[in-house]
Amino acid sequence: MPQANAPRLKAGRPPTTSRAQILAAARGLIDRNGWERLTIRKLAAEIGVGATTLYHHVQDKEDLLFLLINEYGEQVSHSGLPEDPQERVIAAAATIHDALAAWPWAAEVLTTDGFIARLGASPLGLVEAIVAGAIDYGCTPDHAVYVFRSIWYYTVGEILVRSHTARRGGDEAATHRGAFFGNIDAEKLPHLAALGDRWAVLAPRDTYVDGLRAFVDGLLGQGVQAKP
Amino acid sequence: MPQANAPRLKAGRPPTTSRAQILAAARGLIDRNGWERLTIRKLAAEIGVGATTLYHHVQDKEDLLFLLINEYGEQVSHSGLPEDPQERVIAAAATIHDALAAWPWAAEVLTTDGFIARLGASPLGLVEAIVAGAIDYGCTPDHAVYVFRSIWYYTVGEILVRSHTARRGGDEAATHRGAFFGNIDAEKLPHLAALGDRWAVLAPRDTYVDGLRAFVDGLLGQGVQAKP
DNA sequence: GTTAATTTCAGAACGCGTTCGAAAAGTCGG
DNA sequence: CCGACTTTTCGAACGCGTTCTGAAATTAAC
Repeated sequence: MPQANAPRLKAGRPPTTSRAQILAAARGLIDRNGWERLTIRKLAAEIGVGATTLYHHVQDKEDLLFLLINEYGEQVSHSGLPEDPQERVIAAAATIHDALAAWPWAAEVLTTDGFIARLGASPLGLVEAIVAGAIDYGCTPDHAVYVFRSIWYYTVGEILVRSHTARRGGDEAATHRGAFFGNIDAEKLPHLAALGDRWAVLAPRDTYVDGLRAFVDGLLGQGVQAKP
Repeated sequence: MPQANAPRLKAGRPPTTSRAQILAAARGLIDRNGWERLTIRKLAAEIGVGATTLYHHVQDKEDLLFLLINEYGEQVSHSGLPEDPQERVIAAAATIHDALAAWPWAAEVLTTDGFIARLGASPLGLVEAIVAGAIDYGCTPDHAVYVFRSIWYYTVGEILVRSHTARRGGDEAATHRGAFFGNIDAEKLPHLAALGDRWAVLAPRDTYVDGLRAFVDGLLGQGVQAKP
């Protein structure tokens, strides 16, 4: 697992495969078949190499996906955010929302293994903007972390639900309800039963932003440092 | 895949295995080894039966875990909630939080496949309470769904982070930061760099509840129906 | 009593991610 | 030129979830 730009110090068998080549081939396969269907063996076959070879250039399958998303995360712009701390937090979060919505499987990979463990591949400039906004607002560092985490859950959760719903076919609204709740006892759970297929209805982006604004508004003030 | 209490209409080879027996054995193995180490083959061996036999009593491995959690979800109490709609929503959400915190892997299974797809195994009485509270408050049905979803992300996200952090050893705080962000460029991301190991700090339950209160406060009012 | 239908059981096999150990293909010090 | 050393490659194998196919065991029908 050599560093990307490590200087060639010692010699060895010359590589026929490079990490960049692997990533490019993976991108191609994902674009064609979807990322669920990407397998290490097929990827190796695509390059024309043994499957185990890949493990010298990439740690894991997860690592492979991580690297792919990382490139995407670095491309997301984080310029032109408002000066006002609270507005900056909201705008940065909404930008993350839109970026993840544009590439839904990024959110799925980002949330594997504990929801924020893979955060390093997210658009870090925007994460920085949220934390910075919270601290400029007057939050303690610990609370700034908490503010970000809460926003992250709220944002990524919505994206995951959308991509999950999008992956299902169009007319399966009834299936949705069944998949969510199974057979609801209308006696015991009248409101859930009355909701019917509305459960599958996705909220528009504006609803997300409005909720975000209300959320941030309450959340920021909660952790402001006592001033002397 | 026969119904649990289906009347015996047609005959056939008498079963040596029952779904209840499978679930009980799975519970035992999970209690002993943790749910990550539960495999279909080991479970079948524990019962003393071929691996493929299990697939006649259970749809999937996911289905198996779903059934296990379902039993747990049904046991969680949802009585004694406050009358006031907003307070009811908050109390119900906090109860879900505590129930999931007490059995962290339940949250992990509940969030597989799109975050709310497995919602049917959650404590449905509490889900009902949240939706009912939102509607009593005056929200439209669609917004009540959105309110619940947002609370769900916020709550389960926190639980997932906790269980993920708990699974890691004690003194690996430094590892945490590395795992989260890799090598941070302190020039470009000064606030993230300054946070250092604080990222791994878990918020106390009170912080969650305070944030929840602020969240619900803003979220409920946003979707109130226009009154004639 | 025999046959048909039906249900459960299990061995073999598939593709998957991943690991192990050995072989291949170079550079380097002598 | 020649062995040490290093790095890359790859076939074989493991355990996994799952499917296929056929055998076993029972009741229902005649």
